[in-house]
Amino acid sequence: MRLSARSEYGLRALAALAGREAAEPVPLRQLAQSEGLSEQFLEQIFMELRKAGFVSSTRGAHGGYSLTRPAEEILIFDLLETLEGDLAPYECVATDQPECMQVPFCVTRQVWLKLRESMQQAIGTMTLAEIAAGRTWETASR
Amino acid sequence: MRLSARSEYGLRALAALAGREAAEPVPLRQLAQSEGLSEQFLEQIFMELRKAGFVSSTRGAHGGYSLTRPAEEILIFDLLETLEGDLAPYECVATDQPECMQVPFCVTRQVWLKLRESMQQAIGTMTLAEIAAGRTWETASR
DNA sequence: TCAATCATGAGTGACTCACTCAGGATTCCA
DNA sequence: TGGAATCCTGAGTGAGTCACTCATGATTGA
Ligand code: FES
Ligand code: FES
Repeated sequence: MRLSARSEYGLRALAALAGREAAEPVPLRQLAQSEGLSEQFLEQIFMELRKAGFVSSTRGAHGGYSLTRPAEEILIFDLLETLEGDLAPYECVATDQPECMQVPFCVTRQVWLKLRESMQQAIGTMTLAEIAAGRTWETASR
Repeated sequence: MRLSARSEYGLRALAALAGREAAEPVPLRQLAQSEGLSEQFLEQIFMELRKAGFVSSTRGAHGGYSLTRPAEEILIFDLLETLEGDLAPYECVATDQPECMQVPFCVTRQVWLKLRESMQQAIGTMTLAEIAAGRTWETASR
């Protein structure tokens, strides 16, 4: 029951990207170095993020990545769904799953559903801007 | 971000066990067959549950497993912690973890904390009796 | 033209998961 | 007293996943 390193790296790097208010695109190398991450691995991650529409890239010298929307409009929930795949604690309750045949008899489904729902609520309103600024700190730490 | 089959099998089998009100211990074979699970694998799981104090075993002919407490007093949260290990979305916020060195600068910790907290709340009051009876069905499914 | 950057795909070693296999120990009952 | 039923223990294994690395190509700006 752990999130992958992809998710951590992705969130970190995006937060760093959001931190730079510049309109200029930021090269991946800078993000990787400032966060101490593998450049090549981060590249993979940013490809996903680009395909999902969170960042755009400009090639060539002075190229790099930039956010396509202001950080205030990017939900952590959406990011994690992209980075991590469906945020479901069990296959049976994944959103892309056909209705499970065991539904009528199943005692565990209610547990998975409740877990999923609570996770969605927890990060459904958190934005990239918030975590970049660290502002939800107090409320998040109970 | 998936729970393991151990958790599913464990919950299922325990719910089945709770379903039989008999004072007699129930042999593992019956539980495994009624739920369609591998007997040997379920055995491993029940060893853990025994060591964690949720069930007790009686050996020999007419032996089997029984709950040590009424199902109403067994929290799903505790079961999942036993079956799944620490219910933390990231190592850094596992309870057995020493305080993470990056805490002061870390932008992701708040996300992990919020996720963990919400999961705990979601299943912190669910009991084995409830899921065995399927009574939380309506509330769990939104 | 060349350096900086993104783009793409294949490969890999370590690890985990969901089991199986093999055999032993304890207890009840005929 | 013997054997059947059950729990107990530990080792092994094939498939899959994870967190990367490697190699190479494409695009752009100076
Ligand atoms: S496994 Fe799908 S309903 Fe329980
Ligand atoms: S990784 Fe531990 S505080 Fe962020």
